[in-house]
Amino acid sequence: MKFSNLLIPTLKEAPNDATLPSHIYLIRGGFIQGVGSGLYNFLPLGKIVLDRIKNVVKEELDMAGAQEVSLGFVTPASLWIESGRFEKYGKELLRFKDRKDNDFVLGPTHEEMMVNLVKQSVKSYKQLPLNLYQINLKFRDEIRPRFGLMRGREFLMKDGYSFHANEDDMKREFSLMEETYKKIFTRLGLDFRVVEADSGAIGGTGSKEFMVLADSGEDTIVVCKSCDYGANIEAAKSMPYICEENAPKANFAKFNTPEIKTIEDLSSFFKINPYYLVKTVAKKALYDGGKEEIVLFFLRGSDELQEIKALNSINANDLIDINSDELEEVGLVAGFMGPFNLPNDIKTVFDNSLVGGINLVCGANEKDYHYVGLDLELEKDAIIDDIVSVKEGDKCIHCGGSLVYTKGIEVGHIFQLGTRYSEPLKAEFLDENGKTKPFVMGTYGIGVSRLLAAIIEQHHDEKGCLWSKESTPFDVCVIVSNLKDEKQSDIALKIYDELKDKKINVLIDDRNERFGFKMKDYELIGVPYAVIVGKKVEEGIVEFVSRDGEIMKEIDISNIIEAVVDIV
RNA sequence: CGGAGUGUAGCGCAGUCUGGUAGCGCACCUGGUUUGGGACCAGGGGGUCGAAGGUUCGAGUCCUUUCACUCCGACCA
Repeated sequence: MKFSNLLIPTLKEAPNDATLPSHIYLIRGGFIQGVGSGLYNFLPLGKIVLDRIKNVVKEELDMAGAQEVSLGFVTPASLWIESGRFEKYGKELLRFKDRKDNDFVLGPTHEEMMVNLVKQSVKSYKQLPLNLYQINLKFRDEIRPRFGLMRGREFLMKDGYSFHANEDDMKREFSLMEETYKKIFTRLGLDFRVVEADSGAIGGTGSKEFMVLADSGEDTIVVCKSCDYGANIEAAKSMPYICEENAPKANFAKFNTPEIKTIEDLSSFFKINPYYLVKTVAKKALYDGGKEEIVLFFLRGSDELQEIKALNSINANDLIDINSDELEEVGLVAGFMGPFNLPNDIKTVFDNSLVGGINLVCGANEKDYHYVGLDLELEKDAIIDDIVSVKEGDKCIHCGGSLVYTKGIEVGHIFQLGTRYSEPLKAEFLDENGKTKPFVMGTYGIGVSRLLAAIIEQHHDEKGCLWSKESTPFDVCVIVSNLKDEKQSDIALKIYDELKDKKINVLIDDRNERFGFKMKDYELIGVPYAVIVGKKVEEGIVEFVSRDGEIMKEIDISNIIEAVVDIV
């Protein structure tokens, strides 16, 4: 391709709303163009990269036996009403009506559509297993789109769904997909980690996330320094922590603690390790059908509440903060809450670490008073669960190694769904005994357009992008230093033609611009290699350089084709 | 939705406090010079100043309403 013919509107300055390197370089390099909040156009260069990434995904999935289909983007709402997600999915689901006043949604994910497709054509266990996928647009009306392609509202996603006769076969496919995803991300040159995850709104039992390690990642993941354990903070587990200090013994008593509300204050007031304080976190829980209630979560003062875990412990849809006025209405006092003398009908949840806790200090549910010397005895029907965040330095449950935090970009997520969708949608088949059974399903997603951003987050420098081998829009760029110098442009064109003949994906910068200008654009766009045709053609020499700076050498013109073919 | 902020040329911004010819840099067009690290000279095109309403002889600037976008928190590929 000739640069002079391509629409590559590179920019010296980025729009000021771009903060991440991937966002800045994708816009400055003329890959994408913003059109609205979370909406982007792909320009020729961006489209090439996107297609290359799509191809890698497609090749690996096809190799693993999955079949590509393409489902409608506009989906009748009736399917969503049937699965019960029309209400539950919330505002992220873009709903609209057609001219006949029928409800439709723009697909944010396609479980319903795919199940519907399969139930119409698959009737027998003999047709199973089946793994269908598509690489198509999705629309999620995100509360806060940001970071360019990282969190758009409209985005390209590969979503796959597998159908099985039984749980074991679904698990086999799940592992196959895990391996396939690893191959895909490895081919794209990404440094990633597979971590255990919360399955969130999609539902189901087991789920794993593929995290590209990058400081700008929006997810916190917990990884073990000694083994390969990794988990999203929302699902991470660690060995129970044992406090080395003993708590000062005290008899159970009410203690005046004027204006001592926070864990730090209490800790210094009683000269006691926060581990022996009972922290009480009040939240309002929202359930299906608009039901809501106040829930108190009790944990060690040294721990932090993990909201997703807390949410799961009570099967709620959402947890929201509440203010002290709302607490007062039900007879609670912020800063002095505890598990005893609670007003009736307040739901409570205890963290695992409090079981058998002794010599504790907790709020007395009365202004300016705490209890000391509390030995906790929980009732049989108390809700006890893991509701706290793993902390850095906690011990790994697999090897006892030290756990640390790192940041990740979620580029893939695979779920063991079971019959979560097939049952309500009555997607059933006949097994070998002629019995009707719902399909056992798995679902597998990759954020394809997000991958563009993720690759750059991991591969860039202060000058621009550094595309990996399988994602780069071009393998090599031929740069003509001075286009007006006929010898230079002739030789450059000849090299360009010969490389094309060798099936090398080559770009020639044949614009009538100065050398420095073209180099800046080359570096910004981030093609891995360049052949620079400049003044030294007089001596029969051109330069061969790599974008990462590893290679910089002068090569005889007669050898340049071979040199490029060798390395690309 | 809560908190903070911004809307002026394709992009980056000044002008708004104190109302009086809509500006600067980059980009773009024409001509010329230049050609190894984002050149220079000369000339030129491009604006419903986010939108609506109001005050005023006169509004980018003041008032009211509204919309959009961005940043920090809960969602997710």
